[in-house]
Amino acid sequence: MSVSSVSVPLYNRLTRYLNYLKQLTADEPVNISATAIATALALNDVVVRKDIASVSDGGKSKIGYVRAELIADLEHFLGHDNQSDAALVGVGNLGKALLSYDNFENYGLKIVAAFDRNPDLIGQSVNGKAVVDSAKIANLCRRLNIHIGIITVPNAFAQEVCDALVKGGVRAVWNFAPTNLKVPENVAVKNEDMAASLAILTAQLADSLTKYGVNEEEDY
Amino acid sequence: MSVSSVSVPLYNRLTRYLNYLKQLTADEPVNISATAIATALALNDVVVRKDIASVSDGGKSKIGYVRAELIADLEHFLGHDNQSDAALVGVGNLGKALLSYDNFENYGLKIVAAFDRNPDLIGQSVNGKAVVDSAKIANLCRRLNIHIGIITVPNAFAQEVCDALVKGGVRAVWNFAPTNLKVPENVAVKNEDMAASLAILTAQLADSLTKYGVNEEEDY
DNA sequence: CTCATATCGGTATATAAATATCGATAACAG
DNA sequence: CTGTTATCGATATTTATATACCGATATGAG
Repeated sequence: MSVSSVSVPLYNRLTRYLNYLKQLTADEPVNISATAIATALALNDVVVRKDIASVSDGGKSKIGYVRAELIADLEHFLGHDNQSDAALVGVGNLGKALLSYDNFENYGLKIVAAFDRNPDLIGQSVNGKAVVDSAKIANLCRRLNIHIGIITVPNAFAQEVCDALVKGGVRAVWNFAPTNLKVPENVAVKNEDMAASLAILTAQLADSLTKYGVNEEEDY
Repeated sequence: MSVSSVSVPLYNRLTRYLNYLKQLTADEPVNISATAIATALALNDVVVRKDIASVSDGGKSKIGYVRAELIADLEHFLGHDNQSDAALVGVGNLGKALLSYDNFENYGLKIVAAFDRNPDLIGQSVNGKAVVDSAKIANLCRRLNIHIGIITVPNAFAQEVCDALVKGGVRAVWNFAPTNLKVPENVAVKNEDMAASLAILTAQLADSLTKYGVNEEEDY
């Protein structure tokens, strides 16, 4: 791993805290304790307190944290308040799904360019974003000063697409293809490994089935 | 975590080994060493050997592992050879993308049912799979003996969908909604936390930009 | 047939993460 | 104004993970 690796579970938990806090309605108390968050999310309270300590400095005894401040601190730490432009390559089903998911903007990511090499797609637009010929990746990324690339092309083309993005000045790649991308030292890669997730899930399933059995007595 | 948790990084690495091994062409040697895999994937060779030891028992000194056997063992461990049926709920963009991604079948997952509550979608079919009214989730899952559920609905509906799936006998949930699902002890949940991934990526990006600067001198 | 070398597999150490323990503080009740 | 309780934050312990080390084994060269 070239760029400094940050703890994945930590980010997962921080995101969960943020989701939980945001979902609380306005009539809830202004303050919230680490213990409350911990029990709500089925976590250890010390973990929560330690995690929060790394992003915020509020925290008063007996009271807890000010909810609004905590949300702001989490959002800041997670980069949600600092939007960056991104380019997506590969306007297949997954690509379209990501292009259509405007919610990413709440997480600090704005997809401003879409590329594909299929002539039938070039010129069309998905969710208001025009699809441009993949040949122009490097050029356009550089012109638009884009530093984040999202790869949703088939495996076989992932590396060449990645190279084009890097050539265009991209410094962080979100890779949905199950490939091992080779990048220069100053480029970060985050693999979205669906296959691994799936394997974990099915392993847990198998485990659960052997442990608890298949047929639950349910009044159904 | 109710169901026994398995090490996420381990699964990630195993998936990477498998991808790498599969991508090797037929004219490569029959055997491969842990060291070779390690260097190819930029990992420590001991990690690779240890990981492999937990899924396979081949391994001869001086030779390495038999490639075909290793692939088979990895696939077996990752459950790719043991297909399970799954139901997907929420035929939006992401849902459609997953439904259209036939490649999951290579990973041991076959989506056999799709649900949505939108009347315009019900009755239509996506990639050969008919969309059924969400009201029938529990019933149909039980009839088809489905044990895996995939949730791609908006946040607000995730919990009720999850409850319906569990009522239908689902024992493993792949959750794409950024919510904290409450499930019985015998049900496994794998959250696909895109927001967390994004946060990690942008953090790495920020890190890289401060460390290496924005403007690389490139002959472009 | 013997020696050098590549590689495996087990044991040992180092690092990082999760969990437990404890004192300090601040609100509230009496 | 004093005692009780909830909560934070710091330190310590346990656990898990990653890395390093070393002997055993099998191949191929001389």
